[in-house]
Amino acid sequence: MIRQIPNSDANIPFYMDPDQIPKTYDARAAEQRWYPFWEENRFFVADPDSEAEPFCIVMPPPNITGSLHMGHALTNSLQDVIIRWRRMQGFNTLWLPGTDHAGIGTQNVIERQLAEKNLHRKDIGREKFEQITWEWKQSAEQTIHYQLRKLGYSCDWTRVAFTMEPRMSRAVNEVFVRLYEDGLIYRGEYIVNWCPRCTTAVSDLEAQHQPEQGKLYYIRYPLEGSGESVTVATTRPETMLGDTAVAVHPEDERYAPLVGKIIRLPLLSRKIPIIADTLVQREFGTGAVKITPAHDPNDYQAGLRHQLPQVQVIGETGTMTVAAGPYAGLSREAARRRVLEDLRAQGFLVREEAHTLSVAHCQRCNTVIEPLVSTQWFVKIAPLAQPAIEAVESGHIRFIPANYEKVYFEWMRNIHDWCISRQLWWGHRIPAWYCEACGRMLVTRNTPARCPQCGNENLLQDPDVLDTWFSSGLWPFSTFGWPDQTSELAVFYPNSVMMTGFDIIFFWVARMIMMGIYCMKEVPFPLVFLNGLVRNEQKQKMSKSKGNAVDPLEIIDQYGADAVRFTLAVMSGAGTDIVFSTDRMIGYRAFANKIWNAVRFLLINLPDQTPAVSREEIKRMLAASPVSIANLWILHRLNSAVRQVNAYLEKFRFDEAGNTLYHFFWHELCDWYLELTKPVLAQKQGPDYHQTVKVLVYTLDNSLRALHPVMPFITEDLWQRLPHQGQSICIASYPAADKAFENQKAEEELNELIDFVTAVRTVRSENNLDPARKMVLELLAGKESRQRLESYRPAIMALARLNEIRTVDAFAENGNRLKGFSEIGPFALLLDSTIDVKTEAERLKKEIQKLEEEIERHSARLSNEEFLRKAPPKVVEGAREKQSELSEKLKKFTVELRRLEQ
RNA sequence: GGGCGCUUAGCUCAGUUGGUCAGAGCGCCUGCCUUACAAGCAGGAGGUCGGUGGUUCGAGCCCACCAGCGCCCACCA
Repeated sequence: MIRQIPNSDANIPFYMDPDQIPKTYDARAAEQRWYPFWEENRFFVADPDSEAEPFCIVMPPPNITGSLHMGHALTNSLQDVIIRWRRMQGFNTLWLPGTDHAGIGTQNVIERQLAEKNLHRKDIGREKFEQITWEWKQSAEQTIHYQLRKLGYSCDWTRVAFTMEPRMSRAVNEVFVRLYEDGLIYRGEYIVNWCPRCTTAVSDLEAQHQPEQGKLYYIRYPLEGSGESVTVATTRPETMLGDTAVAVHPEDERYAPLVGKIIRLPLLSRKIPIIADTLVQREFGTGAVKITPAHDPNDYQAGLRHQLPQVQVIGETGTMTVAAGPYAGLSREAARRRVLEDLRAQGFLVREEAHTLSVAHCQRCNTVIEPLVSTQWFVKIAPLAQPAIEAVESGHIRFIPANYEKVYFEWMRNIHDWCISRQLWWGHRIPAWYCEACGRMLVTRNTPARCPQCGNENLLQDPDVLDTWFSSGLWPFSTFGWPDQTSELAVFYPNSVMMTGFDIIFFWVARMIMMGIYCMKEVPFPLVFLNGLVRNEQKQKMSKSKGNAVDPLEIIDQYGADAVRFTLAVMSGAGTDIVFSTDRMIGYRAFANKIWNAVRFLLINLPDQTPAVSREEIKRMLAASPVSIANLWILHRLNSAVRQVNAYLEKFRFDEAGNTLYHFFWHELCDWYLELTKPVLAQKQGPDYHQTVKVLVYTLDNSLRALHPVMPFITEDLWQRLPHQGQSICIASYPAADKAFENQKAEEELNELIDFVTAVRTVRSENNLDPARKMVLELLAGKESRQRLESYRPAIMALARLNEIRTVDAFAENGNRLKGFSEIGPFALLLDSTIDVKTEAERLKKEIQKLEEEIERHSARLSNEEFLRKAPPKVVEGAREKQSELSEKLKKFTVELRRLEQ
C-alpha cells in the first residue's frame, strides 16, 4: 500500500506495507516528503491570539553576504530543538526567521564582484550600486531560506524579516531620532578607526588587533638653535610628517630642561614644541615621544590637552596628502620606506630594533586600520550601558554558560562611545538632513519638505549609513512591527531566549540588551544561550574568509539532515566549541538507521488495524492486570529517559539530552527490550502477547516523539506509519514523565536478567563456543531464585541461546561443565567435548584477583574509624553491603577454582 | 597589561552540590551475515583523571603553586 501525503512530491512513494519498507533509511526521500507537508499545513505559523503560553525565539539573522555554513547549522539546529520541543509541549511557539543586510560585509562582496569587471562602485554610482546589491540580496536570501528548510527548521515563514526592509527602516529612524532627542546621539569630529580600502569609519569592535613583527625606529629630532637633539622612538616613521610636538614625562629629570624648547622636525623642518604630558612612559624607548594628533588616538587626546594643531598627512584612501610635502601622493607603505631612506641619508635615523606590535586590521577586508580625524555620528553609550549591566547583575537576564556574564560585564564596564556612521552605500541612511541655504541640520523620522528655519526646500540627506549592528540591535522588537503596538509585540516581547554564538556578545547581544531596555523599557529576553564555534578537524575555526567553511547541504547530502542535527546537538557541550567530525556523523547516521529498523521490526510484527495506544490505556493496563517484567521495565526506562531529557533541555544540555535518547533507544529499547519481545511476539496470542504489542506501540510512539525535536524527518516518516493520533508528529504532544510508570523493582529484576544473560554469553565467548549453538544450562538455585527464573525462562533461553534450563541442587560430577556466576546463582553450561581446564582456571584466577583488590579497598575504608564516625550512615552502610556482596562472590569463585584444580 | 577557559582511555569529549564515576562515542582486538538493522550482533583490552603540595574520614571534583595550551579585551609610541 502506498499512501499519498498531501502537498508532497508525488514521485516519492511512501510505503505503509512493512514488507515494502526498505531496510535502510532514505534520508533524502523523507526530507523531500515532509518539509513541504509541514509548511503547507502551517504547523509552524504562530497565532498571536492563542490562549497558550507564548514561547518565542527570533533567529539571529544570517548575513546575506553568502550562504550558510556549519556555524549557522549549529546554532539554528539547537534553536530548532528548543522550538520544536516547546511547540510539542503546547506552547504558542514562534521562531521568527530573517536575514541581515550586513552593511559593510555585503558592500565588500559586491565591490569584489565589480572589481572582477575592473569597476569601482564610484564608476556606476550610488543608485546603480544599491540596485545591484538588492538583486544580490534577493538571491542570497533565497539560498539561505532554502538551506534553512533543508535543515528542517520549523520557523514561521509567514513572518520572515530582513533588517533593511521598510518597516525596519521605520524602526531604525524612530530609535535614531529618539536617541538624538534624548541627547544620546551626537555628531562631531573625532579620531576614529578608518579603513582606507573600505573608505569608511569602523567601530572599535571592527578593528581587529593582530600581533605583527615590526621595528622600533629611533629618530633624532634636532633642537632649534643648538647642537643638541632629542631622540624619539616610533613604529610608524611615516607619521612623523604629521608631528606637531614631542612629549616627555613631566617628572622626567632627563628632559626637564628641554620642556618648552622648540624642535625642528627633520625632513620638513617644521618647528614643533617639546611638551610635558603624563601619557609618556619614561621607561619605554627614549622616554621622548613624537606626537601626531591626526594619526594616533593617544596623540589626538594629547593634542587636545595641549592645543596642538592636527596635520593630516595620510588621506582617506591611505595615500599621503599635500601636507606630507615631498611625500604627497605616495601610499602609506611607500611613504614609510622613503621617509626611512631620507632619515638614514640625512643622519637622523639613530638605530632600529625589532619590536612586536599590535596592528589593527579591518574586520571585513583585513586592511590595516588608519586612525583618522573625521566627522562622525556617535551613540553616547554609558547611559545605555548602565541599565544593561544592571539587568544582568540583578538576574533579569541570565547567561548560559554563566561565565559569559563576566565577559559581558568586563566589556560593558569599559565601553566607549559607539561610532555608528559609515561612509558606505549599503545600509540605513542616517535620518539627518542639511539645509543647503542656511546649513541647518534636521534629524527627523520622515524626509522633511523644507527647512523650518529658512523655508528652503533644498535639503540634502546625510550621505552616511548606519553601522549594520544598529538595526540588528532592534531585532527582538523591530521584527514585530515596533514602534506600532502590535499584538505580536505584546505577546512575543520579551522573547523567551536568545540563542547565538558567543563571538557576537558585544556586537549584537549587548546592543540588543541596551536597545531593548531603551526602547521597550524591558529586557529583550530573560535568557541568553551561547553556543561555541564549529571548528574543523584541525581545530581551526571554520569560516568563509579562511576558505574552510563547509556547506551544510553537502553534509546533509552525505549523512541526512537528522544525523547532522543530532551530531551538532550532541557534540555541543556546555560552552565548548565543537570539532566537526565525519566519524560522528557516520555514527549518528547509523543511529537513524537503527531507529528505522526498530520501527520496521514493530511494523512487521504488528497485527493489522492495531489502534494507537494512549498513556491512559497503558496506565489502566498496569493497574488492572499483571504485566511482564520486560514490559514494566521498558515503561519505567522510557519514563526515566523522558524525565531526564526534559530536564536537560530545560538546561540547554543538548549533549546530555541527545546521549540519553541515544542510550535509551539503542542500548535499552533495541538491545534488550526488542530482543525480549521476540519470544512473546512469536506466541501470537495470550495476554502477554497483547500487552506486549500495546507496550511496543506505546514505547516506539513515545520514543519517536521524544526524538522528534532533534531528528524531525525520520521521526515523522516513521510515526506516520505507526498507529497514531493526530496529523503530524510536529504538533503531537512531547512525552512527559509520569510517576505511574516508575518501577524500581522491575529495574532490579531486569538488571538481574541482564546480568545472567551477559554472564552466560561471557562464558561462551571466552571459551570460543559457537554463539549459534544451542546449549543446556544448569542453574544452582534456591527456592527464590527458581521462582525468578520462571518469569525469565523464555527470555533467557532466547537471549543466551539455550535449549534447556535445568534447576539443580548441586552440579553433577559427571560430564563436562563450564561454570559461571550470576546474581541469580552459579550456573553451568553442559559440554559434550572436553573443556580446557587451564583456560577456565585462568579466567577464574583473573576474576578472583579483581575481586580481592576491590575487597581490599573496601575493607581499608571500613576499618578506618574516622570514616565510620564521620561519613554519613548511608555511605557507610552502602560500603558494608558492597563488601559482603563481594565476599560472597569471592567465596563461590574460590570454591570453584579449587574444584577445578583438583 | 587585564580577563576567561582548558589539560580525564589511541582520538573527540561527559563527569551536575567532594562518597558504586573512573564513563560515552569513535578507533582497536576476538567471534558471528542469529528471519528489525553488517549503517548490524556478542564478547574484550585500554586511563595512578598535566605536575607538586594542601584541606578532608574520603578529591578528576575544593585550595595553593608549577608546567603546557587556547580564547577574549586593551589607546602604550
